[in-house]
Amino acid sequence: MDTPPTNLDGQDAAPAKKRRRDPEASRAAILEAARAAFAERGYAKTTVRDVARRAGVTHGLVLRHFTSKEQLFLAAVPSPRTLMAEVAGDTKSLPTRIARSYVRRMAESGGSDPFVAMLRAVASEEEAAKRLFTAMQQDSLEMYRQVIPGPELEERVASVGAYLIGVTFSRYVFGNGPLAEMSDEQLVRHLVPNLRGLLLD
Amino acid sequence: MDTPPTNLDGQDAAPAKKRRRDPEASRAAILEAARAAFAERGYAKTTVRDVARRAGVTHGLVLRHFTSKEQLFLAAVPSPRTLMAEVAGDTKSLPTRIARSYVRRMAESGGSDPFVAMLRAVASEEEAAKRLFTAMQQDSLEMYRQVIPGPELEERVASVGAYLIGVTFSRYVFGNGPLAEMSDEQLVRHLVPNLRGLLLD
DNA sequence: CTTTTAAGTGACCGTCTGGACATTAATGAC
DNA sequence: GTCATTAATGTCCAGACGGTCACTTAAAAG
Repeated sequence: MDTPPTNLDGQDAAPAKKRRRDPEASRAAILEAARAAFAERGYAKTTVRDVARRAGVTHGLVLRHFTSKEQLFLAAVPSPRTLMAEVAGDTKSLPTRIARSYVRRMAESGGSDPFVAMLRAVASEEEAAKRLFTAMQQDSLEMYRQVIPGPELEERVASVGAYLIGVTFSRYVFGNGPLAEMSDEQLVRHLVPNLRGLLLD
Repeated sequence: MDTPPTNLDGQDAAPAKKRRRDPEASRAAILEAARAAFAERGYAKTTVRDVARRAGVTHGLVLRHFTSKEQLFLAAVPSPRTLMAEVAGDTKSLPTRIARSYVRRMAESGGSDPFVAMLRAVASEEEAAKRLFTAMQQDSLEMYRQVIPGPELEERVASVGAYLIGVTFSRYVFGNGPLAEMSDEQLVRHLVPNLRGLLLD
């Protein structure tokens, strides 16, 4: 009895489509699949086999083209096209242009933006983290409710929360940039007017 | 020839110290080890065996006490003591109190804060992400340099970057809260004054 | 002392991972 | 046509993971 090929990988790859030879198309398909996979599930949780399945090839081919998972990631994530492509113009309308550019970029990429992909890793399937985060937001909202005047309280608190998330990221997680280099006292002096602006108009 | 026990796990656990029986001490040691490990490497990259090794016990004991890795995480990460314990007071000095409270909390926890632990997961050992992030910051700084007046340009750009990171997190990653519920147009209207405040004083 | 209880251990399991590599087959050169 | 090249496949592997469990052993109860 001869052993028939059993395909231990379980990757039947893709469709009925007759696959003709086309290395560049394969490469492109793999890259696109990798972008989507990394954006959805983050680096750690994305497997080479996931990418291969999405691209309709075997995981062997993925590694053949990109040597390793990390090199695949580096190739897939587009070089950070500057967040603001169109800052040129007068200073007065600069904030508006930044906001528009940011929103448009996020809308266009539909979640596969490398920026989002990077951040997404933390959230993927980690329900505990999600609960933690929402609880924090809720808590601080309650606390502020009787202290802060004016309308749009929720939105302002959310903005403060977002700002502090970003500061934490820069200073305590990534640990570089101006925010990371300040002393605690400097940081406080820097935060105060910004928090005032976000919270009290 | 009898097969000697080979210890396939490779966990020699801890030290020469004579370990007396003390379940509560073990529990506490495991929890502390878990806190440190999760804060340093994030959830996904922390293994039960890592925690056990740090605590000087076997991974079997860790799971005996906490049943599963997820339950260990939930037990180790302290409940989110509200980010601002001391918001009570007059509105005028509120931003100062928030800033001080935030900075103190971060300084005290020394990186093992659950907030940081949560965010850290994304960065742990993912050099690619780190490079991406710094490149983005650098890029936008260059772009702003000739457009924006005034001193402390680096710090202001960093603040804008931080703010947008946080907004992205809330809106596109976690997807809840006011920032996630706005339409794109609403978001732009909300961002503009905030960006103006952060960038142009 | 003996018996009982529970803390702690370590071998084991099924599964999955990134990676290696021999094999197969489609293509272009001659 | 034949041959060399190489894209693509699928099998294999060593290691690590979370989790289980039979067992050992220290301590408390009688």
